[in-house]
Amino acid sequence: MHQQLKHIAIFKTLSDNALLAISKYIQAVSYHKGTILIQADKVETYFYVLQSGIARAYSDGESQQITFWFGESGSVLFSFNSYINNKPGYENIELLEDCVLIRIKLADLFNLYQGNIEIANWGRKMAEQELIATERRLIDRSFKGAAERYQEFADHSPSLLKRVALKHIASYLGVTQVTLSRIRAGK
Amino acid sequence: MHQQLKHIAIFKTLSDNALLAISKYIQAVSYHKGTILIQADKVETYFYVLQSGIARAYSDGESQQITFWFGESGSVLFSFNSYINNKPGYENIELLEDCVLIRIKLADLFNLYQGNIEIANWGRKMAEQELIATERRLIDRSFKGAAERYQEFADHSPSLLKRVALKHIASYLGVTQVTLSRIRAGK
DNA sequence: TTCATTTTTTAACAAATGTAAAACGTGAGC
DNA sequence: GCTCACGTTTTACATTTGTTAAAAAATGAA
Repeated sequence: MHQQLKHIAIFKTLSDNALLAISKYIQAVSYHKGTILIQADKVETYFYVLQSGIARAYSDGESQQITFWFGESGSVLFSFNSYINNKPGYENIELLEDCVLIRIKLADLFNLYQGNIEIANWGRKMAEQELIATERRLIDRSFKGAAERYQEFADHSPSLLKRVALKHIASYLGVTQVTLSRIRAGK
Repeated sequence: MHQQLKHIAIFKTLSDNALLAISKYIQAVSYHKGTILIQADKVETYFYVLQSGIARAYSDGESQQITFWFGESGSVLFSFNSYINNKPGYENIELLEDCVLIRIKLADLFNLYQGNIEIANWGRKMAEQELIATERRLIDRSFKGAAERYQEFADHSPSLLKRVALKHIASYLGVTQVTLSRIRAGK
């Protein structure tokens, strides 16, 4: 398992020593398309890294579902509120294709954070990267029109555009499916 | 300085030992209202904690400024992209009142992260808290209408509502000042 | 105070987006 | 093939929000 981890992008910056420490707690798992891997309102006890397949995170509203995140191979995948506050989350994570993942128990990961400074800083940088990406999306919602956001999504994530239902992409971009259709038709 | 840090909310979880390590690198500074503390397109070398006063972070667009963050007493204040990627940022931070702050050089903070596991985990949690707050705002933009976002802002941050110009609050909420006026008039 | 500047509100109109319903396309299973 | 279920597009209309300009109100300095 140690050798496998070396080839996963998110672990590339870690030393052999840190990888060895992590690898003791890692499991590989696979699930079918349609699986709800993480359920809102439950405390999720695992932290996942997606190896193959794609996934989405969404929240349920009164009349709609809002997709606010997509994961591809290499993405980390966890319940924010379980991970950060040890409380039930607000997001569901659904696998949009058959997926292979590796996982680690949150309790084990937290122990590693407390005992290994290299892993603690790795976890810090991971949160920081997610933070800067999320803030950029928030700012883009104000600066850019829906058509521009769609174009950038298409340019930046052509693979997701092909594999994900447009209704999910519409809510990810913050518009209705009708508006997305209009944008795509060029009107 | 060590005794002072114990009374700052963000440092409350740290041990005496960690506070002592940090306090060696801390300076107190104060600036007048209107100061642009952090400028976009420059690599910022300090990390700040706001002690009194308020501040806003904004990005410049072609025709508008977008305010995407407010800081009050106790908030941490830094250039995301300088802090995370050591590159020039996309945000300016303006002090909206006379402010007292403490600051630490990023280089010193990073050294503390590498040498003290308690501080490394403190930095991790800080990034995680900012992340979850930012993601919530992003999701709220899809779920909630502008009127509801305004009401929640007013309920949650009555102090900011009184002290900050409405034009800044409008862009923080993702609407124009005209729309915010309409919301406030109840139309 | 008074004057000048800035902020906020209001108005009229234009543009973008939402809602609801129907039409169309596609793929799975019978 | 046919039918059903689902996703996507289109249409017509309603609603929200933006734009521009101007007026009103608030603020701050002399």
